[in-house]
Amino acid sequence: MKRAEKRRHLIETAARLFNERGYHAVGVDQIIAEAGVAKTTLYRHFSTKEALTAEALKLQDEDFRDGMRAFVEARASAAGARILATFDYIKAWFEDAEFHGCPFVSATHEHAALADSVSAEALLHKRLVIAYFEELAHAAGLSDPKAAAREINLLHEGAVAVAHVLGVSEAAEDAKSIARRVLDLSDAGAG
Amino acid sequence: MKRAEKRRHLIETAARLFNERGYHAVGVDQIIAEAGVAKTTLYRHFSTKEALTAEALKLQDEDFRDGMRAFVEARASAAGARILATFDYIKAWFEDAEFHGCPFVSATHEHAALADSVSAEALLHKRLVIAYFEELAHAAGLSDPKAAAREINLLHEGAVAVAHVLGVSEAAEDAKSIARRVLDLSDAGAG
DNA sequence: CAAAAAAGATACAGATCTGTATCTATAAGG
DNA sequence: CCTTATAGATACAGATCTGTATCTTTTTTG
Repeated sequence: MKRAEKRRHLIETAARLFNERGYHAVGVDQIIAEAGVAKTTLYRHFSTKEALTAEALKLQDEDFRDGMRAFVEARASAAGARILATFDYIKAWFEDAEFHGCPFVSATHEHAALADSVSAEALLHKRLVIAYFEELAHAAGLSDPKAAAREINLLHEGAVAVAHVLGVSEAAEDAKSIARRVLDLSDAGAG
Repeated sequence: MKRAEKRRHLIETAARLFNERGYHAVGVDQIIAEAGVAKTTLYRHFSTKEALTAEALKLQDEDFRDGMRAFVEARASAAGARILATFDYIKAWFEDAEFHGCPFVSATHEHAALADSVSAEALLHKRLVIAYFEELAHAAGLSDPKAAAREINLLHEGAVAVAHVLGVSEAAEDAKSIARRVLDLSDAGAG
């Protein structure tokens, strides 16, 4: 395994453990044990645990947004339908065994006391996701794309929290149903 | 301070610290220092930190639901209007300096690995809140109170997450706006 | 006032935490 | 092949974690 691969493997392992058990509950000893590397290696790649945590969020941000964009574009061509397809994307996420709620919401809670890179990464992620929704809303010809993007995001956040705490992936369908009724997608070819 | 007061003071102190910094990030030494009691006292009242955590959630569950019910009943008499008033309640919560996201969602994340009393308390809270929404939806004469309760809850959860991560209390107004449009409250006197 | 319960103070055990230091082994690249 | 960078193994420092033990002081209650 080359250096870059080892680095990425560490980030992915850390992200998985953080999601499963929480940021403070997982120690670097557990991360290196799961990843199968020496502690020296982890600290050569990342100066602190916080730096590794921020990288883990950054990777998940990219994976989530790229994954959603690809999923949505493959499933629907009309802009209005693409908005609704984002709810199918999170439903698939909820049904994945790796789903343990939103890593960015959790990170915000566990790192609230610090003005650190972790909370910053979480905030950036949310803004980028909302920007994507605004892009979709604009393409769908909605009259107020900014407001629509905020509403879509709010529905997503609600579905994630419900799916996480109550363990019901149907929350995505509830959110989609609300989106369909509340957003005027009629002149955008959605259904 | 009598025994019962000391116990409650410990629970309230623990709850505040957990919300501010996270469950695993706060140690019992910090709790007793803030509460101004000896460690012996804490462990005479609670067998473990987990037991104290569960009690902290239980207290917050009662405070939240009692507070919401009182707020809503004072603000609106029509059942439909009461549904909308729940969003004013969480908006006031968001604007409180003590707001740090939903303690129950955070607890679910930080205690996911355990089949413990903490996650159980979080799950119970969510079910009780949804039961209250169903009660309101039924009183408002909505055709499907169960579905309406799920939708109200989803909007609440979304608003909480948005307000927490993005720091915008206006999320409550967005959620209320969606609720107004998506729920048919016309024949219930809501506005 | 006297007996009993609770709280305070303090030290401690044993585990775990992040991060560093040291030294050996391996792999990559010119 | 040989130099150099990277990784592994291991021990450690110093702090912190939960929970217990011991003993004194205060408060409550009969």
